[in-house]
Amino acid sequence: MLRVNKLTDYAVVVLCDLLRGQALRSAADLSASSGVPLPTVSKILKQLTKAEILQSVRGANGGYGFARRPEVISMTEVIESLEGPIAVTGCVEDSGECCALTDQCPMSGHWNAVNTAIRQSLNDVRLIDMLPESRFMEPTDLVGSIVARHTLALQAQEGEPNR
Amino acid sequence: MLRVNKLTDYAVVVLCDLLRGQALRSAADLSASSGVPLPTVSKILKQLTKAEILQSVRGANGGYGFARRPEVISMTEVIESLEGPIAVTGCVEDSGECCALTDQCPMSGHWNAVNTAIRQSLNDVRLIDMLPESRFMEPTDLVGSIVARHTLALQAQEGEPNR
DNA sequence: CAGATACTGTACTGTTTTGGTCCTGTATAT
DNA sequence: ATATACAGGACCAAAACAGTACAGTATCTG
Repeated sequence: MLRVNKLTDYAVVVLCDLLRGQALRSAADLSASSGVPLPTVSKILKQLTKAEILQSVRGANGGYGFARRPEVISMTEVIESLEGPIAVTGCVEDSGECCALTDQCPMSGHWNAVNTAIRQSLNDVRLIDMLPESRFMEPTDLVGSIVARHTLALQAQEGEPNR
Repeated sequence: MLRVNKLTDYAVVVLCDLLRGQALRSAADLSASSGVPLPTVSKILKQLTKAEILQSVRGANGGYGFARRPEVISMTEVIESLEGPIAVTGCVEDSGECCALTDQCPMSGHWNAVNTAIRQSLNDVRLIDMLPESRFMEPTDLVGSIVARHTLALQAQEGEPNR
């Protein structure tokens, strides 16, 4: 199914919430406004901070804010920060520990074609594209076209409801 | 990590094996030549048949073969046949139920941009691209030996839960 | 027709992964 | 000094997955 896990899904919810205010927000605050339980939000925020997508301020009146301008944050980064490197199988070229015979295992290189293709396409989707009514409207209508194509694709795959 | 499950990985190994001869091969035969246990191979082949990537012939001297010319089979099809539709989250537009945060989760539909981007890129990767050589029918046993090595690699990573 | 071969469908089980929670520790503002 | 808020790690129940098993059906061979 190639799905991301729930934490990543929640992360987008929380990040979008943070995107609206862009002030320093505490985990408790974000939990309240997003509906995601505090311990879970907390876990997500910690990981996003570690990935340098967010930055944190400790102590009273502390909280989380973006470490960079949100416009430059890609979904690749968000996903990878919560799920590790995008690697469709364990057998990838630069995974030192998985496959001792890496250089003798040509199959791995070919899954990498898939990995790269996915990474590439995810680089074109930015965090702000996930915002429902994007105030950060792009100059190019890339998002619009992607969504349009999506609709066609979904119609084509009808018949097997995903979970 | 956005990974496919092991069955899909095995499926590619088995399909590549089948690509070599393109004759009718029994599940037992494919199991022997790929090293993947028979019940597992069997399970995979059944699913690929259901997805009309392969076709089956019952009875003595029966087996599996491609239902279409392998050149036109995309990785999207292979992956979706084993893992269901490519849907990064359960929260897609035509999914009957949404997440628990329905009222507070207004961007569920926007994951579809990601889904579509991934689908699109996977459509450009064909099954035959997973073969070490782009010419997919050599009389040599090249593929067989490669698959054998791949299998060894898979066994070698046992107990080491790579990502 | 009988027997052997080989796919079909489903159900079961042990293991792994994930989701979610909790606790202890550290940093900072007032 | 105290309250606030993040950091890091440990833990457990629930879900998903990998792998197996078995009864059933179709088809070939002799």
